[in-house]
Amino acid sequence: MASDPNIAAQPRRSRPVRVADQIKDWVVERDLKTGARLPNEAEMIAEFGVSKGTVREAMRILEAQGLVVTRTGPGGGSFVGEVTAERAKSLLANYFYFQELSIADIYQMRKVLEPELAASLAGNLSEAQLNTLLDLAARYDAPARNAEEERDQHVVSLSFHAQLAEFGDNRLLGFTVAFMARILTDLTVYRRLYEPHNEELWSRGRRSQLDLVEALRVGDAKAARDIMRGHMESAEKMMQGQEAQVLRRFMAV
Amino acid sequence: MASDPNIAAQPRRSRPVRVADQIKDWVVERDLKTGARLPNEAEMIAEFGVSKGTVREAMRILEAQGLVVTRTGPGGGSFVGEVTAERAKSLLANYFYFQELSIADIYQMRKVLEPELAASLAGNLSEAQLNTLLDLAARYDAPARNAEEERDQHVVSLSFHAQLAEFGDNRLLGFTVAFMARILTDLTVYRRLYEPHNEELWSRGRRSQLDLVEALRVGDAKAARDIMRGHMESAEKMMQGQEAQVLRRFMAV
DNA sequence: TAAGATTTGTTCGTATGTATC
DNA sequence: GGATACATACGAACAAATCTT
Repeated sequence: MASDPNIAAQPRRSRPVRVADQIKDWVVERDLKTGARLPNEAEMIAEFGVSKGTVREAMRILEAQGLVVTRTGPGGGSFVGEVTAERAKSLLANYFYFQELSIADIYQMRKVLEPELAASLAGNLSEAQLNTLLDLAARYDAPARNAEEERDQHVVSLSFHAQLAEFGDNRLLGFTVAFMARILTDLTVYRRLYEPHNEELWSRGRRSQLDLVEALRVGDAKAARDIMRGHMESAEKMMQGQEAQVLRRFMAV
Repeated sequence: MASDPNIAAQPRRSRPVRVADQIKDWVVERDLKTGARLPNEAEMIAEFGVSKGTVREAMRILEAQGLVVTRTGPGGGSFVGEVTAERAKSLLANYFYFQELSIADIYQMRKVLEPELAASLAGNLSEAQLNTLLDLAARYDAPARNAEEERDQHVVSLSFHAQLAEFGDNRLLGFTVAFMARILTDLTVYRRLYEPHNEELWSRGRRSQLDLVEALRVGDAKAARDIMRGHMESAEKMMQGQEAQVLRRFMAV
C-alpha cells in the first residue's frame, strides 16, 4: 500500500520527490489501471499546495520510471502508464553499466535459463508461433561473408531467443532471457583479425535452431532442453573466441 | 556512445528529456566515473540555452533513474551517481507491478538459479562469510509459535538467500537471485486457517540451510547444488500450500 | 557562534505550443 | 478557422541548505 517499504531515515527528500511518492500512493490506493486519468496540473497544485514547477518536476520523475504518460491539448493531461518491458530493460541496463559483466557471467545464466525456457515451451506453441521462429532462422541461411554480415547474423540470432522468451507465459523468465539477449545485442566485438570465421560453428548453430523448433513442435521437452543446452555451450565458446566485451553505455528510456 | 540505440521516430520528446539525454551522452563521452562533477545549473542553462525550470526537470529525470545525485550549498551541485542494486530492484519491481506473477513463475527460475549459485560458491567463501550465513540461519532455530513469527522467519530465511547472492562474483546472477528474494519478501500470505503449521517442513528447511553451509565450506559443489534444489522444491510446496500471492505495490526509489 | 558565500530549491506571473471541438 | 483546455517553457525573485571563515 505504502510506496516506501523501508522507512529508514532518508537524508532528506525534496518536495518534487515527495509529491511523486504521494501520487504513487494515490494510484495504488485507488487501484488505478493503465490509462486512468490523473488530476491535471492546476488540481495537483491545489491538492498538494505546491507550485507548478514542483508538480512538473514530480511528473518528470514518474515519467522517467514509466509510471505516467503525459499528453498536451484538450483531453490531455497525465495518465497512469504501464511500464513497458523495453523501458524496464533500459533502466536495468543502466545498473549494469556500473558493473563489470563478463561473457562468462551472462552465459552462466543463459546455460540454465534458456534450456528451462525451451523445455517449458515444448508442445505449447501454435503453428504461427513456430513459423515465426523459422522465419527468423531463415534470415541467416548462408554463412557470413564478412564481419558485418556476421554481426547481423548475431543480432538476428539473438532476436530468435528474445522471441522465444516472449512466447512463454512466465513473465519473469521471459523478461530475464530477453534482457540477456539485449545485453548481448549491444555487444562490441573485438574480433581477433587472425581468427578465421568458424564455418563449422556457424552451421552447428543454425542446425540446432532448426532442430529446436522441431522439438518444440512435437512437444519433446527433454530434446528441447538438450538442444538448447548444447547451443548455449557453443555460443559461449564462439563469444569467448571472439573476445567479445560488454558495451558500456546508457540506454535511452 | 549515443544514448539512443533505436533511433525510431519517437512521437516527440519534450525539452527536459532531450536535455537529460544530452547530459547522458556528455557523461558517456567523457567516461565520467561515479562522483564526477556535472556542470551546475547556471552553466547548463547557458550550455543548452534553456530555462532553469527545464534544467531542473532534466535533473529530476536523471535522478529518478539513479544516474545523478544532487547536493545543495557550496561545493554542491550535481554528480554522477552510481545506480544502486536497491534502486534497480525498485525500478524493476515497478515493471512487474503490471504483470501477473505467480509463485510458480518465480520458483521456475529459483529452482534452476539458486542451485547454480550455490554450486558456484562452493569452496569460494571465507570463514567470515560462512559465519554470516550461520548467523542468519540461527535466527530461526525454534519453530514459529504463531503466524507472525512464521512470517518473520520467512523474511529472515529469504535474507539468507539474498546474502548468498551477494557473495558471488557474478553480478547478473546475484542481482537476479536477490531480486526474486525481494519479491518474495513483499509477499502477502493468505494462509488458510485450517492449514496447520507444518513443523516437519520447517525442520527440513532449517536442516538444509545448515547442510548447505557445510557443503560450501568443504567445497562440495555437487552437494551444494543438490541440497539447494531440494530446498527450493520444499519451499515452493510450502508457498503453494499457503496460497501466497505476490503483493502489488509500487516501490520507493 | 555568527556572518557571508555558494549552490540548489521553490514560487509566481506570463507567454507559447498543441490538440480537440 | 476560431475557441477552448490543456501542457510546455521562460525569467525573475526569494527561500533553504551547507560550507567556510
